[in-house]
Amino acid sequence: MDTVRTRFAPSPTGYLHIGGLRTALYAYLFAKKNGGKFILRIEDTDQERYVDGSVEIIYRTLKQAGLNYDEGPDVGGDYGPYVQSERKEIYLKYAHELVERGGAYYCFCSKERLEELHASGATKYDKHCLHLSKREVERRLAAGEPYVIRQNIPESGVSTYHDLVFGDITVDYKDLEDNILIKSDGMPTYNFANVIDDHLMRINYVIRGTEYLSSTPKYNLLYQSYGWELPNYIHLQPIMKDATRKLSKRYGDASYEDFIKKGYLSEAIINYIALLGWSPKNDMEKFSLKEMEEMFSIEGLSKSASIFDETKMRWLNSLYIKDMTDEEYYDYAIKFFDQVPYLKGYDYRLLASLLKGRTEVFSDVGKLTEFLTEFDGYDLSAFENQKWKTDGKLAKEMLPDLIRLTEENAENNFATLHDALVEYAQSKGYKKGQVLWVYRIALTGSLVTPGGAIEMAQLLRKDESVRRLKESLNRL
RNA sequence: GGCCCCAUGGUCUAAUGGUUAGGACAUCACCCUUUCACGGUGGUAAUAUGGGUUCGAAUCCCGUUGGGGUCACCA
Repeated sequence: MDTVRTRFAPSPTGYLHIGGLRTALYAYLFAKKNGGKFILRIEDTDQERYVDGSVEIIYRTLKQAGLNYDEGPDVGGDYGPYVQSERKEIYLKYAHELVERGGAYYCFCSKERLEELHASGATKYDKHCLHLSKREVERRLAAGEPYVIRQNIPESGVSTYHDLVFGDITVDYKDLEDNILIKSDGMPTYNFANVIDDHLMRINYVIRGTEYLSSTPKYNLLYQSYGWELPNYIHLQPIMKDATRKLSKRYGDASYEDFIKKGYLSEAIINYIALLGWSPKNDMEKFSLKEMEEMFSIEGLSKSASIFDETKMRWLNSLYIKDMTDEEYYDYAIKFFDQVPYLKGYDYRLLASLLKGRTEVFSDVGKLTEFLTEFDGYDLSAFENQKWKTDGKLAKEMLPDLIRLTEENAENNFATLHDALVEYAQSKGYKKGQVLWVYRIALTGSLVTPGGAIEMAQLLRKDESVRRLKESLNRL
């Protein structure tokens, strides 16, 4: 069997969205699983939609995600160039050959004629120029008339091909149109370029979205006209934003880079999107790219679209964060700490150790530490706790002592403070939890904090702790 | 609208003619805990619908409904 060759062929029209990345992932995994090659090709035949810098985003994202391609514009390969705009002459040559073979024809119809045709109720091009005599075509070509080249689709008959996930797909030729293969600017359309390139680049497994499911017979016709072997097809259902809308950048849905900025780990994103439309034979849900390369199989691909669920990706991300060492967490968290202004001056190491087990997504560090900046005027009902039977009155009673104990014990060693508080509780007949609840609330003003009372005192340090306790007492 | 495709809990999915319809996220309850979280245990929750075929259907066939895709000098 020939070596498996798959490709990812995005057009540089902006950010690489999650759906595109998943297509790339599957193409990569299928190639790796089968010891094959994964190729990157840039489909930039539409200069109108070209967005500056998007090619670099594609390179960067793929590499960052670990989807290293064996051949591509920036890494080379034996079948280049890998950018379609640099292959113009190749397409022209094949297009002219196709005309000779009867698979395509020159068309001189004006935009106006096409519009009239459409307005008259025609659903597709009427093959008008197919019937031009050879002499007439040559004359108009020689006269320099603008033209396009259209594919010549049979007027009747059906075409069936086999898709590896959907099975046999049958389409009637009468439902297909004589699409333009070469535009009047000499550039090919997708309909032509993808076939020429896939063949020339020896792509034998075409992995792409289902938007091509019913137009694939047209491409097969092209392969057949040249006498080329058909590739295997694997079509993928889209990732949805909700039941009726596709996930897309147009609706402001997050791209890979946006998720990275929000504090998702690359591994978690890849892991999660792998699960959207594919499942392994066992019930595993967390796996590395390497593991996926082993487990991937087209049998696990889903025939239905799946809705993107950020909540589940958060969960997966939290798993990856828990797997980090303290050092890795610290290194990664620093830049997110830096984004939260009021965190300046706090002990990042301590913050990191406190936050590590509570971070689902790194941008959470802001929310998790809000009590550091929102202390003033907090709701005093926070002192009320049913389990510990505490309230403002009890707090008022305890606080003078708690302040004193803090002043005496919080100098360097916070373990002494803990012991002192416990001892205090015993001597006064309070429960340990009561003292610590009151202490933590008086200190932070928050029901939820990333650690217990002593840890919060340690984070705030002695002076600030005392200041806060005093203010709480004042307000009570 | 024509054509193509799809249909299991709120979400991602497993089960390819015989299972008490399994797992995960979310959710709820309880346990653990100096808060929250983590972790642990348990619960609620699904075969869109109507007909067939079969001893037996989530699974095969047909209709209906719902959804997606496509019908460009975009990919």
